Amino acid sequence: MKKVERRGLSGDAADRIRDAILDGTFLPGTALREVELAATLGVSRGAVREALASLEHEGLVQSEWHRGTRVTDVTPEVAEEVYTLRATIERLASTLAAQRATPAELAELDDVVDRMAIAVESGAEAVELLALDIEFHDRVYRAARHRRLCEAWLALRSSVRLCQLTRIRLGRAGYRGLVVDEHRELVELLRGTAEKRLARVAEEHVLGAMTALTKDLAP
Amino acid sequence: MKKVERRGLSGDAADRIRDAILDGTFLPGTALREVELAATLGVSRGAVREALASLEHEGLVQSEWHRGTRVTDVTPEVAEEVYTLRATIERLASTLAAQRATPAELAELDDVVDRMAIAVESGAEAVELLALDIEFHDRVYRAARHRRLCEAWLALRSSVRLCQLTRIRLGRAGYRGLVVDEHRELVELLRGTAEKRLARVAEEHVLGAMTALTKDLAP
DNA sequence: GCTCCTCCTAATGTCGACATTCGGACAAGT
DNA sequence: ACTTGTCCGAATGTCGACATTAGGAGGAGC
Repeated sequence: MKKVERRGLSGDAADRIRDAILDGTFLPGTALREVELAATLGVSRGAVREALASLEHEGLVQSEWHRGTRVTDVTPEVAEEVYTLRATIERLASTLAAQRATPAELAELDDVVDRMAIAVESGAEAVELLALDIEFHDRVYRAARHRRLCEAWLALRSSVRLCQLTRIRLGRAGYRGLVVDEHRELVELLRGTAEKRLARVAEEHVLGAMTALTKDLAP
Repeated sequence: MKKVERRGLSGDAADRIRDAILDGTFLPGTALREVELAATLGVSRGAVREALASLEHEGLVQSEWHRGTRVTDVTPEVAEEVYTLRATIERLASTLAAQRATPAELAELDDVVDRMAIAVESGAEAVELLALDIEFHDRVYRAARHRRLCEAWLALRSSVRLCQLTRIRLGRAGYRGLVVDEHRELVELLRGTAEKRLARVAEEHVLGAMTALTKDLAP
């Protein structure tokens, strides 16, 4: 069984605010006032403060001394930073996962890819595909058994999601065709022993997404 | 001129506590009670809370729900995690720095290495060498011009320092001889255009330090 | 002797009030 | 016209009091 996670109000608050940002309820540049959020969420300012600190750590918002916190804007620079950093850590994650993943974990990865395939065929929303994409990589990181690496991923994950959502909103959702095959290949490589190839593919898998997005973001 | 940094009490508090941990004032496993620290530092519990959250983010302490926060123990596992992750991001940092560093920044790196050489010759304390080592890498990351990468380094830096300090305390300070040459080589590679070699050397520079430490930590 | 239950204590989690800081508006001086 | 100084509103930074929780000591039941 999985451990029950005990969190405080600030954790819940962070989730709500994060969702609102990813929803598009809070557009980039929006000022997130502590008192306002505290009133809306029905918690104290302290909890909101902690939540905002978490989100800043995730790169979703930025705060300045005595000037409040605003939702981060997705510029080409941000996208490049997020994806280059992600590509780098994904390289380590996949290498470790290949060494340490149990057969059960690999099977679960297969399962996620299958669900992706079904989603693509049945013409599901892009957002659903995105969730599966994230889940896939979550599992890879978990299989790597590297606490700090997982934390690094958690710190990046929301930004990755925001970048991908931005891309979807821009209409260029053209990754439907590739997504299944790319992930399928990753699982196969994780299963095998071709370490070098895996590291390269894992890195390129991420960098490919980056170039697609930065191209879209550039005017 | 450099921007004046405006921070609150929690920033100062975090610095004090961090120093105390790196000093050895708070040994691994020590419980850090909020009220106690608040009284000692002369600030409110809120500020201490924020400070501890920062330190947790840096990996120096760990906290559990309603059970307080304790200083992280430096186990071989922790050392391995810290150094593998560091090696990975250092790879990206050095590649970027090679592309983006200005001549002035490269000259400053030379300067740091020179100071290292002087410190080694004059038989300075290991702790001083360590500070220069950290400063060197700080500058490399800054030269990479990648905000998120810098943040990832800041999150790791204290842990790196803690690991190195642990090593010094164990008596195996044998890196005096290598430290200058290794960094000298890194600067030369940053200056040149041999990207692949640079990435490899930068990674090995870190992984070498890791194997040395994990060997020491293992009983 | 073992388990389970109940209390108790010491710590963290949460809250709203007060202090500080920022940026802009407005007026005075050069 | 431009700069400089002052004030003001609104937000964050800081604080100590109160609520909640975890874990242990102690006793009752079996």
